[in-house]
Amino acid sequence: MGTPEFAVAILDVLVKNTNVVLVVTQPDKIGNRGKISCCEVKKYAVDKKIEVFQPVRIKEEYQEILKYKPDIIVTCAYGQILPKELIFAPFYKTINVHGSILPKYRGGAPIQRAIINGDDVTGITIMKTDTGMDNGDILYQEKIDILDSDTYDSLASKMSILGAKCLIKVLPSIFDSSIESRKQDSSFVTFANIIKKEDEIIDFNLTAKEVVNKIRGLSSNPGAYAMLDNERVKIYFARIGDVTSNRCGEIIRVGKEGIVVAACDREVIITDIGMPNKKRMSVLDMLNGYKKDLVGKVFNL
RNA sequence: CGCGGGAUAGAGCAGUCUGGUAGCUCGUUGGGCUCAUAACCCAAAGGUCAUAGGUUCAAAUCCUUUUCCCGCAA
Repeated sequence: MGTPEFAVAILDVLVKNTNVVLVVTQPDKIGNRGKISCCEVKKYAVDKKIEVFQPVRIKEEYQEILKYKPDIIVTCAYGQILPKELIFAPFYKTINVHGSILPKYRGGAPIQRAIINGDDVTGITIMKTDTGMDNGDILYQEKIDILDSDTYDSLASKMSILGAKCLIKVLPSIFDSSIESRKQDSSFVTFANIIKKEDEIIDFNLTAKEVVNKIRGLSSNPGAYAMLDNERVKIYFARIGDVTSNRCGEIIRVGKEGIVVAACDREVIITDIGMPNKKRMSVLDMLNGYKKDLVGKVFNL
């Protein structure tokens, strides 16, 4: 059971190593700009001709899943809380693949929060699913470094592969019951709340490091943004400059290196941008067609 | 049929209102200058103006069709 791109590699490894009888995922989104969009996991499942079930409310429709008599349920970023009648029904119960070193970053956006908070390491946890939010016993963990060049996209894709590797390592010992689990240390629990609209705006009154981390953690979807001339400009990638500056939000200069904006301590150099109604492009490309002078303008909240 | 923006050279854009030779900035290629260069100078290549139809002597431009892309709202 899973939904986004992150879960596809996990599903892929299951399909290749086990007998996947049913894929459960979130319902298709309807009416999005007149189109029906379905999630990455469903696309994969349809491509592999595996049965797909998309309950609107899993709490009410879980019995449909039990008809398939699963030996084990594996979840990964599914997006709904599972009822205990479902979690504990399979012989090997239910396990979850989570994108952090639990008990740190329980919740829906662990990868984004790790980057935004400036962590230099995160990882994958394979755990028993329990009735609470990511609070089950830990079966296996593996760490991964967060590089300065990582964005949410690049880190999620690496972690997705790592998650699949971890899962394959753990499955045999679950099936022969040799695996040991340990409880999460409740004194170290933190939460990674899902990204809300107000989390996406960039505050240039913070330090350059904080600004850049937010940009990286949200790139490329949904993307961090700042307001310029009352319009929403998305910023997909930026790096910390060497020069000290405290003119929070002001555009200092513009050139081949990028758009240079001041934070509260240093400059931030923007290199990938999305202008209003435009798609993502490099600043170099954007400046080629942009006629107005940007220097001196200020990004505000 | 949720609201709005868009499709013009490899990239980013102007031109559309007011129909009349296809433009700009970059990139690419060739040449020049230089101890040298990502710098500067010169030149060249590269577009069926998204699709289909209509109006017109003449359509990137005006009218209608279809497709695709993007932002917002959900």
